[in-house]
Amino acid sequence: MTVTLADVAARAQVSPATVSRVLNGNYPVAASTRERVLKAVDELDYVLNGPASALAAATSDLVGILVNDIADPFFGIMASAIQSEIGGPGGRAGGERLAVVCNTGGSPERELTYLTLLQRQRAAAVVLTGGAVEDAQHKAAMDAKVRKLTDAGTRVVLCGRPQAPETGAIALTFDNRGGGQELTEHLIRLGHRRLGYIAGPEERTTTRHRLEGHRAALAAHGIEEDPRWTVHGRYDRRSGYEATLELLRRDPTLTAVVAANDSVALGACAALRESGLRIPEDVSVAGFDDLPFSVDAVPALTTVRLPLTEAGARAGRIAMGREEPPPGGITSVRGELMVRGSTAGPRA
Amino acid sequence: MTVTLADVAARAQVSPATVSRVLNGNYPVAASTRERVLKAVDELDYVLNGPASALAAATSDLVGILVNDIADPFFGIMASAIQSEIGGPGGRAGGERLAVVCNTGGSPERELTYLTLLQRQRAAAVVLTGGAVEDAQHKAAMDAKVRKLTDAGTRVVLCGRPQAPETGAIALTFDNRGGGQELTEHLIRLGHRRLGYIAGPEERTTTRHRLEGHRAALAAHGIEEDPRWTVHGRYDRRSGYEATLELLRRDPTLTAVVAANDSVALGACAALRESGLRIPEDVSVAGFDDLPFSVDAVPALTTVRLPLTEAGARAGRIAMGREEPPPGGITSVRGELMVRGSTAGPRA
DNA sequence: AACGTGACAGCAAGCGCTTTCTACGTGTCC
DNA sequence: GGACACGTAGAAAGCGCTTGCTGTCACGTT
Repeated sequence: MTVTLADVAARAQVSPATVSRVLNGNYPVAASTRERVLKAVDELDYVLNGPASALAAATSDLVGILVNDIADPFFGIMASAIQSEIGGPGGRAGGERLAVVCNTGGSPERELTYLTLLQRQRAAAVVLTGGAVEDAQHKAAMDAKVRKLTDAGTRVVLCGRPQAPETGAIALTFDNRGGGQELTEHLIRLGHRRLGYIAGPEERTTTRHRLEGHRAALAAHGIEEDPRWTVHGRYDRRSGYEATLELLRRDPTLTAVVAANDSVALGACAALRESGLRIPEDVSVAGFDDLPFSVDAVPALTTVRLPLTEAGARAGRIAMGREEPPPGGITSVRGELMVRGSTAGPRA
Repeated sequence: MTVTLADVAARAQVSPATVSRVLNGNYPVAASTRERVLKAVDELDYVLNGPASALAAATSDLVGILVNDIADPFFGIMASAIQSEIGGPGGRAGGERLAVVCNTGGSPERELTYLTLLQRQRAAAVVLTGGAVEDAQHKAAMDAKVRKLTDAGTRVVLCGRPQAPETGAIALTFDNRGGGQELTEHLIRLGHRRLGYIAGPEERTTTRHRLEGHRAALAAHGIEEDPRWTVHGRYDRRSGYEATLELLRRDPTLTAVVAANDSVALGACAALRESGLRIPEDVSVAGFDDLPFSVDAVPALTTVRLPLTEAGARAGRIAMGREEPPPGGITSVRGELMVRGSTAGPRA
């Protein structure tokens, strides 16, 4: 039925061992023999049996990429960059690795299960993207799992996620706190004193860090924050829309709205506009991430650009062992404030 | 070193066969025995060896999803929907399948190589999304590969891709031609007679079908098309920006620009605005796909909504054998015209 | 002329699991 | 009370590949 190594061997008049060595190319094989084998492979249309090969060799060429939401370009861009370095077919790398992206949907259980699945497949490496969930129990479970993976020789790289010390993972984190602070400081310098903040889901590190940066900026300028100015939601446009209406209801005198990310900011803009407010004349709006569509918003969105592509590529290279991990196994990547039309001084 | 089935068996005082049966749950095992085994599994922290299991059972729980560009929400949304139905951890389905998305970057070679990799892993199913490349040679190679996969028992589903007859694949195609026609007809009804068209890459089916729909609408209304009115580019914002400037250079009297998709349309809007033209007063703009950000564009984008989530979910279910394939193995999914602020009658 | 030395090729032992077939009680029925 | 079925567990034969080790030549060396 299906063609096996033995079939190829028979046709090429060599032993299975030789065929295997030709295919893996890590053992001297005479040119003439190699040719004969390759010809047989071609004629028989032979396709290696991955599982069998992985079993015998005790390694696989699978590399897992975990993302929170594959429909969100934030993750898509990182995944794309990681994958381009992982190799995969046609990638920059040599070997043919199967880079697979797994969508956790932000669910802690799924995250864990995917890790187990990857462990089960004896993945060569795993890259975890995006913020982590801040639940002590889940964090412990994750750390243990990561520890197990690294112990088993799987390289684990975190991209945009805080370090899990003692787990053997390499971390490339984003300076969300610094970015958040810089962004809010920009608004304060423009003269804003009453700033609404639309945060992401409560329990995520990314959410907390960005919010902390925002608050640090307020504190640094002696602005006392009104609890009504902060609303939590999801990282999507819809959430930004609803949260903004809520914010407006709570305090119609706000002169600026800072959003957890660009999608949320877009939703905020829509809500403001529908409420008859002009941007930035009546209310300034700021986002985070600088996704491709942000520059096309009207007015263009002031935001913090995160080097997603660069960070992803680097994470990919580290995962493949083609770049030295940062000293200490952790490094923080800074964002860059992009001042655009959606922010201006408050109405007089 | 690593814990194996045999270790668990020893600890639970049963045979390896019994452990396997407990884990797979398709054979009667006494409750007390099962419990003992499960306890041992837990204590030993046993993780099944995927490759070994796949080898012995001659099947795997891998499901591949091929996308052209993972950073593009168009694909992200579909992938997300497919994955939610595939199961994956926490998905609606029961079994734990590893749904993996592979990014071809639109490259024919990569597409083929990924298919081989998936074949090598003995994937349970494969879903191909997005348009196909219209190169006779590549098409033949793809068809042959798909044929081989289906012959080997891998279910292959095409989502948003024209049917490859005789390959055994199930096809869910988008009615790009009809959508394109409807969109352009809307513009014509508004009174436009000089319409620019920014197409996608030449050799893609999606590009061709949308363009054909556009031309059909023009023809149906007796409008003779000027060859200068069509520019080809990529499916991204940058391309839309550049193509629009080119279009304006070629014929500054155009009153409408139809874009290959929403990202392109956004780029077009930016270019028009920078050229001092108002939307829709001076020039109307229309997109395709209705991605989430399109409604937030200013003015909101008139476009054709494609039911990406529904189609993806359906493709996923079919791939899992949980839904009957459409009769004849192919069905066309219609888009819905969304008329919004970016289109209006031409200036008088 | 005998012998070390590479360069290749083959043998065979697994890798860790699944699954068919067989074996062994019990409970049941006539 | 013996035959039979039923429910459950084990033995063992692979699944298709990799790789350590063992040949076997054809040379070059002394």
